[in-house]
Formats: sequence, C-alpha cells, structure tokens
Amino acid sequence: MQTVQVIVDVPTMQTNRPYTYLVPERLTNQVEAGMRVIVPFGRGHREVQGFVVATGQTESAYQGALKELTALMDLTPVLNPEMLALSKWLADHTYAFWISCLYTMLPNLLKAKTKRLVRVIDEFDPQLQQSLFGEAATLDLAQVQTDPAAMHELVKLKRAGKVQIEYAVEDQARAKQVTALQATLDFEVYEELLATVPKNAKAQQRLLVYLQGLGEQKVPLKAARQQTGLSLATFRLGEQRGWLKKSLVEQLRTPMRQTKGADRPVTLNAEQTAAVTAIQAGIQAPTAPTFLLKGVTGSGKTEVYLRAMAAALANGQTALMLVPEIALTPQMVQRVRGRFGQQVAILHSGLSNGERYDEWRRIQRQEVQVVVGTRSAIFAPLPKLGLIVIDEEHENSYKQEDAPRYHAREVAKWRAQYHHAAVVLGSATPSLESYARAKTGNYHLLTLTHRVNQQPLPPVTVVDMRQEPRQGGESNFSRALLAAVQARLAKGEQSILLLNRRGFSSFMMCRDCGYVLKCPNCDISLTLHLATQNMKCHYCGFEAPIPQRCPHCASRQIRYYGTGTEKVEAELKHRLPAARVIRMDVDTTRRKGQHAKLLQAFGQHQADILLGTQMIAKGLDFPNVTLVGVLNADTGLDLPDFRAGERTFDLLAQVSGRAGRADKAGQVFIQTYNPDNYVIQLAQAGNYEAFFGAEMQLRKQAQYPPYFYTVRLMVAHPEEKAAAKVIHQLARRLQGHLAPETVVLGPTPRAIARIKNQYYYQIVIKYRHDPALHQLLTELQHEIQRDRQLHFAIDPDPQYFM
DNA sequence: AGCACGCCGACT
DNA sequence: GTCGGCGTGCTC
Repeated sequence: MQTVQVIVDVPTMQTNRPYTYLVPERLTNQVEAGMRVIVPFGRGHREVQGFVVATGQTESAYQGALKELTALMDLTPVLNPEMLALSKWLADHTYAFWISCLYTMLPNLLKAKTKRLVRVIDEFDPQLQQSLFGEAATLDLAQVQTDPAAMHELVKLKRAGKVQIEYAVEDQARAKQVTALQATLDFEVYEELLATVPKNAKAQQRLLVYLQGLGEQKVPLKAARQQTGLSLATFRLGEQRGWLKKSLVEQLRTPMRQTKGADRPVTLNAEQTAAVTAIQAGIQAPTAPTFLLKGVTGSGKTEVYLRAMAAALANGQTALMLVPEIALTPQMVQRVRGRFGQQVAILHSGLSNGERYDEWRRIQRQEVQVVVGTRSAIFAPLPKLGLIVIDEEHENSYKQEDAPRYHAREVAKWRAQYHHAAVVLGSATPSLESYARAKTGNYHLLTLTHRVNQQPLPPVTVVDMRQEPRQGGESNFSRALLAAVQARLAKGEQSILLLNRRGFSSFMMCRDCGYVLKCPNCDISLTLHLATQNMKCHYCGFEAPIPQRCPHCASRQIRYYGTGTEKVEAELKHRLPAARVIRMDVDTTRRKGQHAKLLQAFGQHQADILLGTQMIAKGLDFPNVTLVGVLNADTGLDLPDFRAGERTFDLLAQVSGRAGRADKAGQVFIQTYNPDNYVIQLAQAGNYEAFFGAEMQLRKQAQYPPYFYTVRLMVAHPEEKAAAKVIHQLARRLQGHLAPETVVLGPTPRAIARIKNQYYYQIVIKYRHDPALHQLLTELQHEIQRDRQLHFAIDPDPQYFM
C-alpha cells in the first residue's frame, strides 16, 4: 500500500518530524508531495492538518500500526519541490519547527482552522442537556472553554461516555465568487431576435447587441452593467427569455490595481550602464552571483533594478524584488507597476488575508513574472527565477524577529543558488557584513557615485548641545535649530524634525525618594502619555493613571523626565505657536493606513513641521522640505549593542541625503552631546568609507560580525530560578564542545529581565568557524524540553542583543 | 498542542 | 473506598 510522509500541524519539538500514513485506496495516485492533508493524530478521534513532504517511502522504522490519512485538502500541491526543499533548509538553519516554516512560506488562509465539537451520544439529565446545549445538536468547544462551570460538566460527561468530541479541520481558503453572464445563442439567432423585439424596447435591443458581441466569454455582471448602462431588470429579463445564462466565476481580490500611468525607462549614465551590464551577465550565467549595488540617495539605483528585472524577463525568467516596508515606499511600487504593468504581483502586510491569498495564487498559476513585496515575499513561488533584488539591504526589517528567525538575504541566496539566479543587494549605506563581503570579492561590487540630478548633498551642521544655555529649563531645541525652523516658516517652506527615540522614554520619578513608577509585570519604567493622560508599559500594554503623589513616600514632588514626541510637540506649540505640526510615532500611526495618510497630508503642505521617530526617515521625499533636524542624534549610541553605531550612522546618512530634493537647497542639523564621536563626525561628512574602516576595526577588536558570526540562546520562564537554572545548564553543556576560537558571552539576564511576567536569560556565542556548533545546538534543543512553562529559542545572527 | 494514563490528597 | 488534582509521556 502507498504511504506518505506528513508533517503535522503540532508545533512542538517532539513532533517535529515526518509521520508515515497509509494512503487509502480511493486516494491512490492522487496524493502528491506538497499537498495539504487531514490526518488522524494522537489518541481519540483528533484530526489535524498536515503537509505531505514525501510520497512512496515505505521504509519506516515505526513498529506500530500505520493510520490512513483522512482527506486531501488540495487538488494540486501548494508547495512545489523548490519550496519543500527550502522549508526543510529553513527549519534546519533557523532551529524552527518544520511546520512553522511551511506556514511562513504560504498565505495565512492556507492554515486550516480546527474545530472541536461536542456531541451527545447517550442520554443524560435533560435539564443539564438543555442548559448546556439548548436545542443544538453540537457545541463548539472553543466557545465553552471560557466558561469553567460548563467545562467542568462536559469533562464529567465525557468521562461517563455521554458525549464525544468530534474534530473538524476547516480550510479557510476561499476564492471570491461573483455572478457572471454568458451569451447562450449564436450570432445569427441574436440577429433574428433583434428584428422581432419592439422598436421602442431600447434596453432589450442594447442587451441583444451586447450579447451578440460577447462570443464565448463570461463577463462579471457588475462589469456588464457598467459597460452597457443597463439595469439589473433588463439582465433578468434576458435570463428569463434564455438569451443569456448566469453562473458563478472566481474573482481575484487584487489591491491597488490602478496604475498611475506608464513608467518610461530613463537614460542611463556610464556607471548605471556598467552595473546593468554586469547584472545581466550574472542573470545569464549558470551561477548564482551576488551583486552589491552601492549608491548614494538619488544616484539612480531604482533604474538599475528595473533594467535588470527587464533583462531577466527578456531572458524568459522571472524577477523578485524586496523592499523594507511597502507603506513607506509607495513610489517604488508605483514605478515597478508602471514599468511592468499587469505582470506584477504585490505582497505586503497591509493586504487582507483574502487579497494576499489571491496575489499568491496569481504567482502560483504563473500569471505574473514580477513580484514586489516585503520580507516574506522572498517565498513567492515564482518559477524560473532569474533575479532577486533587495533594496535597502541594510534594513533590519529583513530579519524576522520571531520563529522562524530567518534573514531574507540568506533565503534569497539559497533561492538564487537553486535557480542559478542573480542577487542584487542595493544600499547607500550597506551593512558591514555585505560591504566586507564585497571587498573580499565574495560579492561583486557595483558603485554609483553620481547623483542623477547633479544636486550636491545638503550641508550638515552638528550642534553641540553641551554649549546650549540651560536657564529656564532644558529645551529640546538648540538656538540654531530653532532659528532655522523659524526661517523656514517665514519662507513657507517645510521642516522635518526627527526624535531618535530608540532606547529612550519619558518616565515618572519622585524627587524626594527617587521612586520610579514601574510596570508590575515587566522590569521597566512606565512611559507617560499626555494624549491619553496615563502611564503605559511599552512592552505589555499595562496602563495606570498618572499618580498625583509618590506611591512610595506620598510626596507631591513627582515629575517626569526624558523626552517623548508629545513633549517635543508641546514645546513646539509653546515656542512657535503659528506652526502647524504633524506628529508621527507609534501612537499616531497605529491604525492601518494612518501612516500614509499623515505623510500625504504633509506632502500637500497641510503642516509646516513633521515631527516623528525614526519611522519618518523613510518617508522623506518632499520637494518643499528644506530643513531636517535630528533632535538627539546620540541616544542610540550608548545602547549595549554592537550595532548601535552602525544604526545611528545609517539613520543620519539617510536623513542627510534627503533634505532639499528638488531645486531648493537643503540644510541638515544634527543635535548631539557627543560632537566628537566618530559616528556623528563621519555621518556629518557623509563618509561611509571612513565609517566602514573605523567600525570594522572595532568589530575586529571586539570579535563581532563581520569577523565573527553570532548565535543567541534565549530562555524564558515565569520562575526566575527555573530560567536561571536552565541557562546555566546550557552554558555547562556548551563547555568543551566548542572550537578554541569560539567565545561564549553570558549567561546573563536580558537588559530588561522581566517582560510579561517572564524572566529572560540569554547566552551569545561568537564563532568564526565551528563546524560542530550547529549539530550541538540542534541536540541541545531536543534535550531541553522538560518543563512546559519554559520557552527556549535559538536565534542565528540576531539583530538586537538587548 | 491535546489527550490519556497514573499516582496521591479530600470528600462520600 | 472514589473523585479529581495535575505531573508525564506519546502521537504514524
């Protein structure tokens, strides 16, 4: 009998392997690898969703009786052989469950909902039955679970054999269907009918002519009504007379379909031409080269991407392009769509599940040749990939922070290898890892040094905040910056003010006893929110009213410290009452689409000042903006994170490149308490090369990437002792099994030791070459699962260490 | 995860 | 003596 290997939807370490199932007679030769199936799993009648990862392998070591799979969920595989192989690699590489990887690669709708229904199978107390079930035959267990009393009764009934639990695995994937119409008669017949319809029945005549012209095709009713202007009643009449028939057709939910006009290729300069030529050769070669396209803002990277993508298409291949965040880069999407039209699919987090599923199906059915999207779009099942572009490759949104902890860049390289495709990494400030690889010849370096519009970069002024007068309380604004903003106001030009808030918050402190208001669940101080008049925990969402007295010593001498966007906004209002300010931070952009809305309003000059956190750095493409001010450039510099300098440099470089985009000259102010810091100085000079040199020295000394690789082991437990015990066990297990050069940092409690009532500990391993490490970590992962309250994770190449 | 088995304390 | 608490182990 035919058997299949199935990965079941039970994400635990113990079940993280294929299970063998028999294929029942009726399904023989229908089941293929990559299909979703429903299988019985565990005792009782439990059924779960699973993925067939292999077929026809009978050599199972399992001694027990094999079960049959219950049903197929797909007629054709949802995963092709490439995607199956990729999922396996991903699970191995990121220490994640295989099932989690499979789901990560697919649209959410392909994850089935499991329902548990309780059914009465034997009579019991009618009164109790009435109260539990009412008139219904079954009960959804998920709904009862909130009611402990009812659950208690059901457990007793289950034990007594009065009720049983039935399992239903429900596929959520649905195609949207609309009514369509189709002509039923031949051309000549309509001709005859036209002659018989009364002369004054204009609507009927128009309908007949319309149907005559349709031929075989099915047209959605809505579209037909729009095209003809006829009423629903007329179509109904046509149906009654047998002139047309209605049916249901599938309609794809496609977002933002309208294109704002075609995008025409721009003439390339010599550097761009050289880059395109090199990439084109890479696409055609039977290898998988990676290119690093380094070019300052405005040097025409996008045009190179578009030309390279066109080259892949011309070669009969497809192209995939990743952007950090679609909401922030609408221009990029517009240009790709403008250039390639309907052959483009868009994938990003702003899509509804239905839209995402439909875009995915367009790709799956090979209706598109180009995909643009955010991180997870790297899994778009494009066949015959010729090119993968990763724009702003240094952005850390390409690394997923929860399981599976993959980096899109690494997945891109894997897929390129599979297809012999080319990878293009683009950035003005490449990650140190990528630039180092380009320097050693691992990647091919392509450089764009000229700005297309020949505009010089705006002058950058560093303001030493230590020199500012202190009288009248501390201000967020230096005299120079405030004067510059005022000057812009007078000229009717716009300013952008950026508050670098990473690792920063405003907190309440008692001046008498020094008590700081902290979250009861997490070990961090609560942040003051003026708009909602309360204190919030930014980690777990806990809220409390603003205290009037110190909860510890009852003193009234309680005040808040630090700087938040709200506080800056208040100061702006006070100092520049005439200025119209748009504030942009996590609070004002929480709602979907709010982000784009605020940027649009600013673009239409509905405000003079855009004030926000780093999120505004990416939306800085406004011709009327001639001033950019960074209020506190260095708050990020002191973080206990070896990438702090790199992130600050990126942020400042990005900001500096963006003031004065059009004909007006721009100006940049960077306020800092560390004007001598190399990051600030080199950012001011816009000298990436020098920054790279300096930072590489530090990394080499401290044995950090790109000289060393890092892996982070994390343990979380509600009991601090239990967490500490496990992390020390792990540390001991590592001893004596690592390469001599490998370094173990920790174990340490995380910077914020307690979040959501969980205690966190971590170990960071730095290594150059340690062939046994991966195997060792995989084994640790298996050994560790004992306490059910314990969370354990391994993060390869973590982006943050706090 | 979700379920059953199994071994100890507080009730009939 | 049993009911039901939750620690432990297993799922093709």
